[in-house]
Amino acid sequence: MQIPAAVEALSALAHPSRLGAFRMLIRAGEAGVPAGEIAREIGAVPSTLSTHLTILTHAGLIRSRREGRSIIYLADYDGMRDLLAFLMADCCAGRPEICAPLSDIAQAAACCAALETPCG
Amino acid sequence: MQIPAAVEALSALAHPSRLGAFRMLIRAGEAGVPAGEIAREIGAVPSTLSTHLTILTHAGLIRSRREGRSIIYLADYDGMRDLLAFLMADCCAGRPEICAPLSDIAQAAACCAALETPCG
DNA sequence: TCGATATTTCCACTATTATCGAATTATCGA
DNA sequence: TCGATAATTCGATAATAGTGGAAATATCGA
Repeated sequence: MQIPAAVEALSALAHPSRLGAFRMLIRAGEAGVPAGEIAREIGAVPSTLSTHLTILTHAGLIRSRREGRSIIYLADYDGMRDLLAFLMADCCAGRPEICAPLSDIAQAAACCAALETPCG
Repeated sequence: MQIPAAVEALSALAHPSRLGAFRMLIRAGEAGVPAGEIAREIGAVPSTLSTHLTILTHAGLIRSRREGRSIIYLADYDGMRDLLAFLMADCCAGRPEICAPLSDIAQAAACCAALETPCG
């Protein structure tokens, strides 16, 4: 991931409604959430929410599929992983000795338990 | 970290000059970088850069100390860790089965090698 | 086909953010 | 104390982003 793409992704998340929508979709998983339900939860009018969802989509953070009259949005985990990797790269690679605290994040998030090839 | 603080941090990073400055400071470590040198590297006039550094400071992502006539800026690793933890929390806690890819980030970033209490 | 539902696109308006020159503040060395 | 250097604050302007109503598009069930 390059700086422009990272800036686009960060900008997409840098809005209360969009961050809220994105977190909702992360939690929802593959099932996704229809646009209307997101709008209701977030408290946004349909047209505004649609704009927000477009921004998140262009940033590579969410995707969508049509299901009947609804359009189901889902988190794009690959896009999110790319962004996190980009943000973590300099911390860990550039200054390895300040990386330990970041590992705690992975632990706190129960990440290591899911590792196929455990650390070390 | 709450949504408003996360949005502030994300907004702070969602600008090419600010993201560039922040990454420079992450790499520079405790030594930090004087404002003027950041401006030169980023290619920004002093007043504009100063505005950017203020935004990053308010977001809790960098700090500064005066050294003679220079003001030395440094990354605030705690602030960055809080932001990353916030972004990762939903991915890992809410949907543990999609967390494995995120662990790869920690590995790719050589994080696990630095762990005092290795995963598992 | 028609009416209802779900969502997007378009458009105008408002609000926020970005930029940079000029003036100001702080520090240093002579 | 003075001139030079480093940086910030101020203020005006330019650029971008956010918002929501109205119209358009797509789908469904009758």
